[in-house]
Amino acid sequence: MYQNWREEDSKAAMTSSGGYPRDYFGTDALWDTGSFGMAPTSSSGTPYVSIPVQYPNNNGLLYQSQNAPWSAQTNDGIMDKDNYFNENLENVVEKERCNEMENANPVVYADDENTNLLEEKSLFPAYQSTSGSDKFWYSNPYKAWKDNPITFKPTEPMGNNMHQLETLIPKNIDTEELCEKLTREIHNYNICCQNFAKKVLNKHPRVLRKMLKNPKPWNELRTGRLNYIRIHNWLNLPLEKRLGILDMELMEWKTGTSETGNVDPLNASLPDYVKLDTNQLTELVAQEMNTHKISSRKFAKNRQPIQESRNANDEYNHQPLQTSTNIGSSDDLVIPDSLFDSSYYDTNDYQYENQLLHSSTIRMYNQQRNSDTENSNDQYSNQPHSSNDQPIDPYRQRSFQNGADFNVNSERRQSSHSVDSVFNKMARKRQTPPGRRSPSLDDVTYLDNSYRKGNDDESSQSTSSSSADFKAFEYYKGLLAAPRKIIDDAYRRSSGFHASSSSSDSEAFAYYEGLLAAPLANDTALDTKILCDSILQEMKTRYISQSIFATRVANRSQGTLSELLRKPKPWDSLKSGRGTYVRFFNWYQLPENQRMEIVDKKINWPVPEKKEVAGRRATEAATGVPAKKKPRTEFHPVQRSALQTIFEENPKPSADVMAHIARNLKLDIGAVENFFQNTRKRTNDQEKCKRHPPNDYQEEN
DNA sequence: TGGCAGTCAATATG
DNA sequence: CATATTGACTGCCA
Repeated sequence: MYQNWREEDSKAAMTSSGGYPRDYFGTDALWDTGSFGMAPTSSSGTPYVSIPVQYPNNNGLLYQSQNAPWSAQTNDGIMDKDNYFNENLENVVEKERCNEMENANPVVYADDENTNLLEEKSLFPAYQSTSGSDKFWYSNPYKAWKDNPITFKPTEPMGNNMHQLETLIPKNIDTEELCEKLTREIHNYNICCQNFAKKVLNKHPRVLRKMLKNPKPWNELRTGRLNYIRIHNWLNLPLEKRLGILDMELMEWKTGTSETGNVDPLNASLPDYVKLDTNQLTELVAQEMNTHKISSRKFAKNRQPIQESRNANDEYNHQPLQTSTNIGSSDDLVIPDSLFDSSYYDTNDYQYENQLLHSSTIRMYNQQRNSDTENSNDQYSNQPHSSNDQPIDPYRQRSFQNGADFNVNSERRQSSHSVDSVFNKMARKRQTPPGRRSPSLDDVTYLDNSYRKGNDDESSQSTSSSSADFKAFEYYKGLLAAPRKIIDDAYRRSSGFHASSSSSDSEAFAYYEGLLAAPLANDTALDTKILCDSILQEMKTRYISQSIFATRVANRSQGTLSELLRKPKPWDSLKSGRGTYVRFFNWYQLPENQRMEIVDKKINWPVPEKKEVAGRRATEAATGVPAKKKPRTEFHPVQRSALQTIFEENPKPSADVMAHIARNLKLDIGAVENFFQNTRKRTNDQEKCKRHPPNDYQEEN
């Protein structure tokens, strides 16, 4: 019934503000291609789906905002674009643009002539549109890289990237051209075919070879399209993402004969213009060894020059990430900045940068996150934690209470936890029990499995970079556990952040609150579906109850959390509710120890300031009488089904009609109003949930 | 004033 | 006991 209503009325609803739903597909919805899945229906009416680019270190959860968000997908196929825009003048331009996109050549390759557009290089979103200033797509990342090399460590398990490679489905691929391009790529940059096949396609190299040799025409392909899609998407990724997927470093990538593929961070020598305060260092080390009961013998055995880790400016952003503390803004958090004589520090020195093998991607990520914390508030208007007396807007850089400047605190820690987080994430992934390889959206699990499988396979072959990786990981992991403490302690010392008072819990609380409430960079979008799935998974494996997660992390009630997690709305259909998902994300990407500490039942965190019903509280204050909530109406089954039936006929009855209904059903008018309001909303929400991108084509051979 | 987003939180369900 | 559902509310917006 409702379906019927929907079809009949949708047209009117689109254009009249009185119709319901006024915004049936969401104001920001774009029609989808009719060919989102594996089997495009026709070439008409299907604008090209843009390619999302994820920021580094995003765990597959972040997308660049783009012109045609996947969330615009409808499940059942083609949205009627003309109807959608129907005389709607505001949208004429948009329509124009989309038409243009439809006609766009889906594959646009790098173009040498346009390398001058490359300033922003891989930071630039790789969305594709034929109109507008679309720099990335007309740029040549290799050229850019040659001009301006950076060195990366692989920072992400490939699993994340696998997902990324499948997220966007081009409508059509010239497979021949694609293969040609890839062949060139492989040849020019000495990419190991085996590696590529494994990491990008998760296939045997033979499959890749076959493909490259005899590309099948796109329209003759069915399941085999996935391989081409992955290649296509990989080719269109920013350089560092590609490298991350291949687990390559730029140096390897460049020549295949470069000095060192992987540089051991412990063995990496300091640039000679960096000076260590050896006294302080020794002291810290001693302290650290003491704290962690590290025997001198053990320490000595691994004795190596310690890799410094100043968070250098990189070419993506010539702004230092941290400026306000002298604790060190390191990603790697090994040594506080205070140990360095900063006058020796030359931020523009490439040599120096090349020492920084750690997670340049992470730096970028943090820069993005930090760079716009001031003006990203509008994105999340309705935030918790703003009580009347002590306003704390988590989305604004503002000091927390209790003397310490938590701005600095949370900001710098935020950067410092990132590396840890990556490693911890790797750990988690590897520890995650195998199992349900559902073809659904449980990407994390799925990817995890494929990753692990990859390792197993490769370990029998001597070329394995992954197993080396794993060792490295274990190695780093141990390394990273300690340094955080150094930093934290150093921070406490230098900032007057003493845990001496009895309020250490609330300080820690404020600290975590700062982390959880940290805003996302502008234009960053979350894949709420994957996020929520991941979190659900995490909660399950860790036995985290919803209620504790709700209060500690989400700062919402259990019921709300349950619904948010299980029925996430697509990012771009969210309004003020984004903040909650940001909190989820912030929690999810914290290092394991912090993540778990937050939800530790044994710790008695201070009860967070309940944002809730501020208005009611205000009313209470004004009248002195506690505002009472109307007790829940228990609808009789008869009443409920009557309401349901009426709703299906007419989801939005006028006040008169509702009064009439109320009288007939012997119900409170308010209850009837609520019923319609709630049902409308929930019906709508359901529709929105369905717009999550289908992701069920990963099974194929 | 009416509608919707985001929630709370009582209560049903598992 | 944990999670899911859903009536009631507040804040915003037009």
